[in-house]
Amino acid sequence: MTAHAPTASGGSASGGSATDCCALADPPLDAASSQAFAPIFKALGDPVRLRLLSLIVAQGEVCVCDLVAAFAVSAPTISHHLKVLREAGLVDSERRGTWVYYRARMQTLDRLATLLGPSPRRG
Amino acid sequence: MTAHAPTASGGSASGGSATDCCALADPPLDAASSQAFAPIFKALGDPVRLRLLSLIVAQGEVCVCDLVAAFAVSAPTISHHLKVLREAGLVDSERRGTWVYYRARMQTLDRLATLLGPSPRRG
DNA sequence: TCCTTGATTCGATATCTGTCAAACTACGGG
DNA sequence: CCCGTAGTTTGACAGATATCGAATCAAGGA
Repeated sequence: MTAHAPTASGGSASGGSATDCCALADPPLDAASSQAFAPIFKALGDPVRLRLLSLIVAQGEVCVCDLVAAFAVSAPTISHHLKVLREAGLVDSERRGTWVYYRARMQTLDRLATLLGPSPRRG
Repeated sequence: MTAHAPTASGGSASGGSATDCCALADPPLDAASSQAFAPIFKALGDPVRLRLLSLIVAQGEVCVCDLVAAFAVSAPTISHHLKVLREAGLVDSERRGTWVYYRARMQTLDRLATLLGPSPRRG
C-alpha cells in the first residue's frame, strides 16, 4: 500500500498544488464537508436547473410564470427543479399576490466560487 | 404572461444583478452551454467524487491505491467515480508501471470558478 | 510460465431522478 | 360564493446511478 514514495514528500516544494489552486484542497475536504457541498453541486448538475439559476441571477428577480415560459418542460417540472435549487440554498422564493418570485442566494454562489477558484488572497 | 412589470426594466440600474455576480448570468446561459456545464457539476455532485478530486488537487498526483485506502467504499466503486471525473474533464490519469496516477485538470476547475465567481475584471 | 498485486470492467440490484398528467392549494375578481 | 389563473404537490414510470462481488486485464517478479 501507499505504493511508492509519499508523493513529493510533503508536496509543497516540488509540484506545489494546494496553494496553487483553491480552497478545495487547502486543506483537502473531509467527509463531512464533502457531504455538505456535494448536494449543492448536484443541484447545479442538471441543464434545466443550471439555466434556471442563470436566468434568476441575471434578472435579479423572476416570476415563475416567466421561467416556465422559457423552457420546453412542464410547469410541474419547473416547480420541481426550483424546489431542488431552493433546498440546496441556491435560491429563495417569495409570494407576492398571485405570483411567486425567485431570487438567487449570492452567498451560496460565492461559497462555491471560493471553493473552486484560485485562492484570492495569498498574492 | 410575463405577469407584471418587466422586472427592473433592464435590471442594470436599480438592483443590478448580472454584472454584480458572475459569468453565470453575463449573459445568461443558453440551452447549449447549460448542457455543456451541467455534467461537470454533476460529477462534483457526489461526496465521494468531490473528496476524491479534493485529494487529487491537494497532492498534485495520487496513486489509485492511496485513494482507495482513503475511503470506505470498494476499489471498483472508486474506479467508477474516477472514471466519471475523467469523463467530465476534471482529472487525467496516467499509468506508470504497476500503478495508475491521477492529476487534476486545473483548466476545468478554473472554468467553473470563472462561471460562478464574481467577475474578476470590471471594478 | 505462473503467481501476486494493482486497477478496471462486468453483471446485478436497490435506490434515486427527471418528467408528465392530474389533483390540489393560493389569490384575486366578478 | 364561484370561477379562472398561478404554482405546488401527488402518483406513476422510464431511465440513470451508486454500490458490490466476481471476473478480467496489466505489470512485475519467482
